[in-house]
This record gives sequence, structure tokens and C-alpha cells, in this order.
Amino acid sequence: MKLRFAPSPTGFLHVGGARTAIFNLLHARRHGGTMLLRIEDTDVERSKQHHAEQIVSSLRWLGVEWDEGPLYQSDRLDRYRERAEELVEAHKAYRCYCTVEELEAERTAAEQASVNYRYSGRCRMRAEAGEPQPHDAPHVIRFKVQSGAIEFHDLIRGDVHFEGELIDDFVLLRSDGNPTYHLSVVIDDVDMEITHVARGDDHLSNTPKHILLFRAFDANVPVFAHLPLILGSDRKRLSKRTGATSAEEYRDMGIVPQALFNFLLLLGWNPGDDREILTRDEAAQSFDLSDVNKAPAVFDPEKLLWMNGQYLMRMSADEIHPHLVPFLGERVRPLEELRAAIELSKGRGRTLAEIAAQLDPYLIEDDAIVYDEEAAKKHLKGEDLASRMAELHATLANVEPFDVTTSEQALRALAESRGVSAAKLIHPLRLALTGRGASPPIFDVAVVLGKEKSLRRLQRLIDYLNGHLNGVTS
RNA sequence: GUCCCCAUCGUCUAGAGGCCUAGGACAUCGCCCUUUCACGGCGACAACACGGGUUCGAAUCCCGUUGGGGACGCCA
Repeated sequence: MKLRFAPSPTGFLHVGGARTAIFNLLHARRHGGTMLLRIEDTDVERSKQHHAEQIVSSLRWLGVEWDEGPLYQSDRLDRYRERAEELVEAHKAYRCYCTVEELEAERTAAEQASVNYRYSGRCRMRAEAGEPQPHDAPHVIRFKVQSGAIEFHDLIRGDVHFEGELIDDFVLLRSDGNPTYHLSVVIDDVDMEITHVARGDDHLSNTPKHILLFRAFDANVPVFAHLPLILGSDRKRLSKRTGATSAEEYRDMGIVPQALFNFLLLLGWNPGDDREILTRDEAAQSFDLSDVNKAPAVFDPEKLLWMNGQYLMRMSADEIHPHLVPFLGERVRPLEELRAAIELSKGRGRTLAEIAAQLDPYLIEDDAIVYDEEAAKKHLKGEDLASRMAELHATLANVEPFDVTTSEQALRALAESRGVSAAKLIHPLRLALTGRGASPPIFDVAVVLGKEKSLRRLQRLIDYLNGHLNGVTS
């Protein structure tokens, strides 16, 4: 068994394409088959090498692996021309000298007359009548479509059938000598011995053309599986209008690749039980293309965010750190210095960007802390707060060793002896240490910051309360 | 216009004629846990598009309607 993912390098990796790649990979892994990556760059106008490179790196980032490739169709142009000529010689294809302008005119006329357009077959009739042909004049090679029904069994759609009469004599080789998609895709699938073709639904109506070509080459027809499209919230094909469409955009948003993989996996497939969070390897144990839903699915960014949070929560700081680096900018630090802070923050954000923002208190200088206005208004009040905080400072200074348990016990003992609730000390302490109204458990934060730094920040709050500092609230 | 496809909560989905008083997840709203924020727990809201058949019995099978989507290039 051999499957392939065959993107065209005309842009970034679209999430729909990413899902197609995932489904191909998983089906191959499940059945012990191989996976091929092929770049379909036969459109010289639109294909760009940097797009191909971006797609390859996006796939790597996503965790989609391949056993062969990437292979480029642009390296095999001679092969496509050679096989197209074979078809002409076998009278299964013919040269067409119609110009783009002539065809365009026919198409427009058909449109205005409100009739269905099909190529007139003018050149086909000439060829079949044996009229002499000016080989050197610009021309394309068209495939002779025979009438009759074309039927196939699609792993997802079931039995599908098309009428040959409705299919145009499509172009195989362009006038510039480059193959069209139909030609190159079939030749490659034959040469590369592809057994299963899983691709987007939008190719369903191309499939009868491809089947005709496989037969013309006297080759085995692969098994097809047409994946339903991914829609935007407007129920149309996912587009920029309704949200991010490329894998890169989600990466830049702070989505971890495992989460995007998992989320895309569940668009049209489920493991047969209630599991929602499952790894690539777990999915590979039960995935099968024939279990994929037929109905298109709407991409829900909210659920992706939730799933990303679940992954962040479960990953270790060591796993998160490399993904987090781009979000830290100049505040980036080695893993050793961030490990503890990441452990505390990782369960409190849905994206890497949010986690990075939560790391701020550990990364900035003491005097760069700005007290959140709303939290300050709520917790920095009361006549004796400054003196109470001074007592807390003195108390904590004596805590040795300075760990979560000892510092918490010291604070609670102080609160009890002064007849106030622990919360009355904890909230101002949080402001002192982080500047914020919300943080991980504050004694954990204090320990990660260290005794010295915590005391300095507490002293700074006391100075502020005594009116010795200005402009430190937001 | 022609051809093709699809149809369960707002969204992703479970459901292969009786197990369905239609299950799970996200989102939303309560309550609980709690030093805050999260996490977590409990609960609420919420769907078989419509109409005909078939059958003792239909979300499940058939037909039609409606709605939605896709394809009709010397793009892929």
C-alpha cells in the first residue's frame, strides 16, 4: 500500500491540505504502507520554489512525515511529454490547434446562450478525418474522451458514477509543452505505484478523467477517497474572510503542532469512542479512510484553542520551551532558567503567546513591574496596609529555607496573629511580586522568583504604599 | 445553466431498524473547589431540515421537497 500527499506550491500549506496530508499519513501508518510527498509544480506561472519549501517545513512542523520525497514534478517534464506523445500515436489523444481566444469566445457564447459549454471537438474531427497537421504550429494535446458511464467505488463516498458524454476532451499537454495536472498526476501515480489516492472533495469530478487516463495507460486504477471540505463559519470553503487558513498562521498564533494535528484529525473522523485528545500514534492504531464522514465540517477556532490549552497543560516545560522561544523575543532565556516558571504557567493559557505573556513577571526587572490598576484598587487599600506589608516582609525575611510550605505557613501565622484573613496579605503580595491580580499560586511564584527578589519586590510595594514611588500603576 | 455531493444541538460528532427519555466534546449560563487566574467536578440550555412511504417499530431504509456545498480552465 502506498499513499501520497501532493500539494501544489502556489501558497502556504492550507489547513485543508494539512488535514489531507494527515489522513494520508495515518492511513499509510495504520496499514503498514508508505507515504510519499510530491510537489505538483507544473504550473510555471503560479508555482514558486519558496512556497514548496514553506509547505515542506510546515508539514515537518505539524509532524507529518513521509517515507519518500519530496519529489518535484518539474523534474519529470520529459516523462510527461513522452507519454502524451504515446497517447497521440495510439490515437487516444490528438493535437488541438484551437487558440485560447477561440476557446474563450466559444465559452462566452455558450454562457450567453445559457447552455452548458463543452469543447466543440473541432480538432478531434480533423484528426480523425486524417487531415494533414502543421506540427510546428502551436498546439495542445487533448485526450479523446469516450462516451459511456464511468463508475468507481470511493472509500468515503461509496459508489460514484459519471457519464462520459458530459466530460470534455481535456487538455493533457499545454502549448508550452508543460503537462496539465490531469496528465502529470496520473503518470506519477502510475510510475510511483500509488495504491490509494486521498484528496479533497473538489477533485471528485476530476476523478473520471483520471480513471480514463489510467485505462489509456493500461495501468491499475488506485482506490480513491474524497475528503469532505473544511468550511469557514460562513459555511463556505474556508477562506481568509472567516479566519486563518494556513498552518503557519496557527503556528504564529501560538498553536502547538500536536494540537493542530489532533484538531484537524477530528474534523470528519473520530476514534470510535469518546476520546478527544489523542496522539498521532494513537490515531494511527485505528484510523481508516473508510471511516471518514461525508459531510463537510466547519472549522471552529474556539475548540482548537481549547485543545491547544489541553496540550499545553499536559506537555512538560522541556517540550514547550522550543515552541515558546519565538514568542519571548528579546526576553528569551535558556530552558534551565525558565523551566520552573513555564511549569507554573503552562496550564493557564490557551496559546503560546498567552503563556509567554504570563512569563513576564519572571523575566522583567523589579522596577519594571507595573501594578494593575483594577487589582490595585481592589487590594491595595486600608490604612495599615503599608505596615502590615512591612511585617510580612520582616516575617518572610526570617523564613529559612524559603519554600512553598514554609513561606505559606509564615504568612498564615502572621495573618492569624493580627486577626486578618490570609487573603488580605496574599492579594497585596501577588501585586507586589507580579503586578497582577491573577497569577499561579503565589507561594510557588515567590519560590520561583527566589527569596531575595521576592523581598525586593515586596519592599518596593511598601515604598509605593508610603507614597515614595510614582507612576507604577497601569 | 449542466453535472455531482451532503444534511443529528450554535460548532465538531456518537448513532449500521427496537439498546434513543437521541450520548460525548467545544462554546454559553449556574453551582462547587479555591489566595487570584486557570484546571477540575456537578448541573442547565440545546439537535434528528420538511413531507411522503416501507415496517409491528425509523435519527437509522426508499422517494420527493427544501436548504447547503463542490465541479464545469492550456489552475491544481
